[in-house]
Amino acid sequence: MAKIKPKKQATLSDIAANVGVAPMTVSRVMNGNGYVSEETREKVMRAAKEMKYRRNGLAHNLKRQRTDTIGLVLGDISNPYSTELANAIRETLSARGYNLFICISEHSAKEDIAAFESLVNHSVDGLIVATRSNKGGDEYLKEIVESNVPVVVIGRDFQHKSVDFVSTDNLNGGFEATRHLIDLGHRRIGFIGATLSGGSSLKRLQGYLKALEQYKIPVDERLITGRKEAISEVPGYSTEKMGYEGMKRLLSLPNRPTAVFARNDFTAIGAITAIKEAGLKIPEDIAMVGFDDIPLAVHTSPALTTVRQPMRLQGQLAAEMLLQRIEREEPEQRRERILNCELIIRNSTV
Amino acid sequence: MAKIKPKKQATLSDIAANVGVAPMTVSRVMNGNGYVSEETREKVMRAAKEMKYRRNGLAHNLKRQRTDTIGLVLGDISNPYSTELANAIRETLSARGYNLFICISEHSAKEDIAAFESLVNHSVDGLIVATRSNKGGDEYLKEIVESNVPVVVIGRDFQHKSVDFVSTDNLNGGFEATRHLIDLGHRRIGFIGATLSGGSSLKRLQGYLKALEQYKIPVDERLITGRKEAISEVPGYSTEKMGYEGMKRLLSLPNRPTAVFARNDFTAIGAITAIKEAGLKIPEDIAMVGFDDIPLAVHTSPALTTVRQPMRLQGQLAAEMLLQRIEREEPEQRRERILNCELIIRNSTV
DNA sequence: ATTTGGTGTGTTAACGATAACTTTTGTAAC
DNA sequence: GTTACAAAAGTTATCGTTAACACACCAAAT
Repeated sequence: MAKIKPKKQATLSDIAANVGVAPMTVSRVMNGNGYVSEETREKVMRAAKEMKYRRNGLAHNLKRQRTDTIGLVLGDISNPYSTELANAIRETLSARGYNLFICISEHSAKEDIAAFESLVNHSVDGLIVATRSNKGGDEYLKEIVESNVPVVVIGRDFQHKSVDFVSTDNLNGGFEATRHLIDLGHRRIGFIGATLSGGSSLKRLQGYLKALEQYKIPVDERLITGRKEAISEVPGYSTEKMGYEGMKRLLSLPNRPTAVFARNDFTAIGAITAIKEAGLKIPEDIAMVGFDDIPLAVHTSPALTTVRQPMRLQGQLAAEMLLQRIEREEPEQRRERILNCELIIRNSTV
Repeated sequence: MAKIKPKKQATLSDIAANVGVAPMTVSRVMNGNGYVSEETREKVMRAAKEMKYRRNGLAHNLKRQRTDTIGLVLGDISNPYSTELANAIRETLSARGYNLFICISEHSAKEDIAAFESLVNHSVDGLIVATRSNKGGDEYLKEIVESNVPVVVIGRDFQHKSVDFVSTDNLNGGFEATRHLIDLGHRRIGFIGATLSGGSSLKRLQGYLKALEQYKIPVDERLITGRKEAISEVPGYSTEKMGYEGMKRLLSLPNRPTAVFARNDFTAIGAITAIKEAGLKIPEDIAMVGFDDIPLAVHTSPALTTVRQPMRLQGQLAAEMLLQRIEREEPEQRRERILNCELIIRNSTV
């Protein structure tokens, strides 16, 4: 046996030279295809083990023209929503023989682009995007799509003829949540966490507005709190803090709301803290509805009324749609799947 | 201009053929180095844009012999601990020009191996591992390390001369948490969430035992709940559920504990739910201490006394140590960094 | 004795990009 | 008019792997 190279990875040729065969023969041994005599196989195996051989995936994938890898770009991974999504996607892909690489982008265009770029640079076979929409990121994503990388988006705006779309019915969820409060007799209903981005929270706000309109309750702008900045500048955010601060503002109003719908459960939890700090009772003084039904919603006190969205199902569908795009020949039409969500009534409203 | 190819990615050669120059010239234009006339540059740029050219990262990285990408393998991403870690790592790497790919492995050897393999196959420049230790996974990890991939582990067992190690002082944290309860006069103190894996929770249990010993309090096995299965079979777990069920068991004891130390905050939150369900008061009937100081710890009712560990710092250090290994020539000794943690006293104990 | 066909192995060329080298062209200096 | 040298290209070889083909060799079948 020749000396083992000091630092570098051993290659097929290294082993071939060592054993005294052609690199192709080593390749055959490693991949277990083609004819190789038992004697040669053993010699090669031994040398490979000794030299700590490990196939170079870049070269392998370059030759194969595929990587069996999917990229997922997530925004806020602190949110159990993202977590469940990621797990469902991973499980679905894993069952079909694909790996999943996750990149985080805390909602800035720059980070979105960096994430897209690094995944595409590694030649992922497809991309699932679940960040909030923003101008720069979307432009870059469009380029990627048009250079023929299969893409599916989850719960965010992105109109493109060859990009599939999975989401929950945030509009109707927001509507149901608000209607629930109206049915309970509330007329001054606040909304916490409005943003201008074209994502799910906008839809939830629209559902809120729709419910008010349908029940002829005038909209009071002061009851709607949130962030008004331009989409592209939105930094990493803490929705819990947003809920806390939003609620503070609502509580300081001369005529404070008797009920509040928060854009998501974290926001609601922050709001609950503010309400308790003010010495008020939930739901007697202020009723509270969240969105998502994160695992902790049942543990807050009082347990949180919220809108449950099928997180796992969204991930699963997105993964399946992406694989279909990857594995099918025919270019398809854009597909949209908008899933129903469900109002879960707990003690924060009744 | 020639016709645009129907589905495939355009390559340098495609553009070269289209414009009527050599591939190398196109490469020069794309990378902005070497001499290219303004005229040619423009023609090439135009063609590239039209053909939606995108550099093949596999080929590029194969040639470069590096990817500027680091892989992170996480266990439970539902835990804010992992989240913070990931964010800190990403920020540190990003500042140094590296990308981060995250793989999830819900604590099974099979998934660990799959994650390691897919990252190494993509030739990441280094690997940060923050999963729980398990036999199969560790063996595979050893192979990877010995084939010269730089690796750093966080908060988990893995002894290897060329693998750096970052963790918090879980032993002392467990000790302090328990001592706090002892100082408050408690003598029957439960522990929820023991596991046999060589990770952080074992150390926390040891800290608990050490405190009992030091204060001459006899250990009552019945007060220690957890999972006894073999390490390699541990499935995806819900620590919250573990806390709930563990607490139920403790409550059913003839002589129930007056205080409980939970392996982490999620477990503590589950335990709190069980305590409340039993109609008992915290901390009057049962005092509760958690570990991690997740953002929600301050929002539980009562707010949770817990041991804060510097999550961001751990991530940052791990990333820096890894980059040093990658960028330095000299092979170094194994380095260990064990960070202090801090007891945060809130209302669940006093 | 020759065909057939499986077995074992080597050779070549590609995957896409690019470093290093070579060639050609233009043009300013002597 | 020749030299000199920068500018603008082209050519070759390589990163590590592998598909496709070529070529031995040997046993069984004709």
